[in-house]
Amino acid sequence: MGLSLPKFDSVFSIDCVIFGFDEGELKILLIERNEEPFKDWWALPGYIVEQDESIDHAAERILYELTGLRGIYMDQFYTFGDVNRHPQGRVITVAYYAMIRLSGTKDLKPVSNYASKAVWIPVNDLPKLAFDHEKIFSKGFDKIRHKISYQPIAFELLPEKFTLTQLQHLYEVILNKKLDKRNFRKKMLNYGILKELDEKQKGVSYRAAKLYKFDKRKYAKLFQKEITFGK
Amino acid sequence: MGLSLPKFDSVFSIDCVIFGFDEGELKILLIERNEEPFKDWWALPGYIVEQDESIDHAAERILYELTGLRGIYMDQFYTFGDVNRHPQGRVITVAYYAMIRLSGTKDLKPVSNYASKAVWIPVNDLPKLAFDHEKIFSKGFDKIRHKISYQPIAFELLPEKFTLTQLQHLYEVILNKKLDKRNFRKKMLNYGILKELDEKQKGVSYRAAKLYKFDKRKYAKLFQKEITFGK
DNA sequence: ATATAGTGTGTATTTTTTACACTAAGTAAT
DNA sequence: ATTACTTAGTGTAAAAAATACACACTATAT
Repeated sequence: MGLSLPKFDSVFSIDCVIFGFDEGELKILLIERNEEPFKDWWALPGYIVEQDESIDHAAERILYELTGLRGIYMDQFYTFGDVNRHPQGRVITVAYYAMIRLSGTKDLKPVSNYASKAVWIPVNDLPKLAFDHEKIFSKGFDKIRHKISYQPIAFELLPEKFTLTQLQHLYEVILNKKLDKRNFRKKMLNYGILKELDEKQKGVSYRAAKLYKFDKRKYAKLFQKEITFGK
Repeated sequence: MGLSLPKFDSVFSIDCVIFGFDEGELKILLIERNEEPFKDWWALPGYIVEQDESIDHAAERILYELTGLRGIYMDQFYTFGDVNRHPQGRVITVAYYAMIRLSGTKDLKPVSNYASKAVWIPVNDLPKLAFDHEKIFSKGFDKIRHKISYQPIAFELLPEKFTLTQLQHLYEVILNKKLDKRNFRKKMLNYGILKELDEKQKGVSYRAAKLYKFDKRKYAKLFQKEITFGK
């Protein structure tokens, strides 16, 4: 594979691990590659950084070009720099992650033709991926798992209005662990970053649950406390 | 500055933030640059990654060449990729950090001549640094401050045998906060990762304190618990 | 009316965190 | 040897946080 491809020297690239939560499942965004090497393989959305753009900007642009998703704010989490990660030359890739709510965003359409399609795939059901993308995904997953345990970032994945049960399920999926309902609720409500709404869930064939909203202002305060080591 | 210097396209580099603890002060390792741009400025040890070496390997090699320190294990913490961070061209740098004990290692001697010298400088007394190295240092400092609050990594900075008071001082310096002696001791000893020795401190002009050693095996166990979110 | 499926709630126990001050031990000077 | 000095070393009570645990309620569907 790739033997007849042109060689190049050193390239920076970006790869994105974009998490979404849908139908009780944690998913990530994958593209089907439309270019050698690994043509027709599944891969993380990723491409080469231009000469004159910052890597943060490149991340946003590349995600847009490959998936049609615009203005997604991502955080960098690790840089992969093994010598032979790309068959055509030296590619060091900076990996970014984001957690987004994928309610209205069913319309994934690659804008460039490096990708033939972009889809959401459950993390528990991933296909084989191009390059070292499995390693990248796995480190990204570790990252959010770690992060969620000291910052309540899970809201970014939920719709604007959500039930406590949905929130709990999300934690359970990310932490891969059952949580106790009463303790979970007590803890979450105690943080004081949830606003109870007057609305209820609709369209369920059982007792409808209360809806909650995430209170950004209070969250910002809590967030500052992140690092704690008492007196 | 740098106007008459050659231009290049894209380069990967490594920069290292190496922490040490000495005489009650937290220090980092700086070099004096012996090359344009920023010749004669203070800078973090850093240089260009070779075509055929992994970035982890590059980090180790570069640190050795610039400071004479060998086989220091470092962790990557962030990649800086703004367009204009280097006057001569596009340089994306992967920043690494390490915490080391600097007892016997007073003999810093650059091996390459990119650096004219390498010295330990207290973090509270840093000079102006080349490039965006102040930003890099500051992010590295944030990193260890965060890390120390969930992993007892402070031992790496102390001599093999240390007193509890020394350990506490180190925490205080990193967290920039006074800690309560009794509570600190209780907590540390409860972790069960310290081994009390039969020795005492020597050469002090007051009551000598007991010496402790760090128990690597027990530490490894504790470390696994890192992520916690109860039932 | 009844079955079903998920919602919503309280308390007792244990563990962890916090606040707080004095005596003990060794050294140095006289 | 006495004294002054400096740091080591220790315990307890109170508050806060984490854990374990089970049943009645409510909306819908039939």
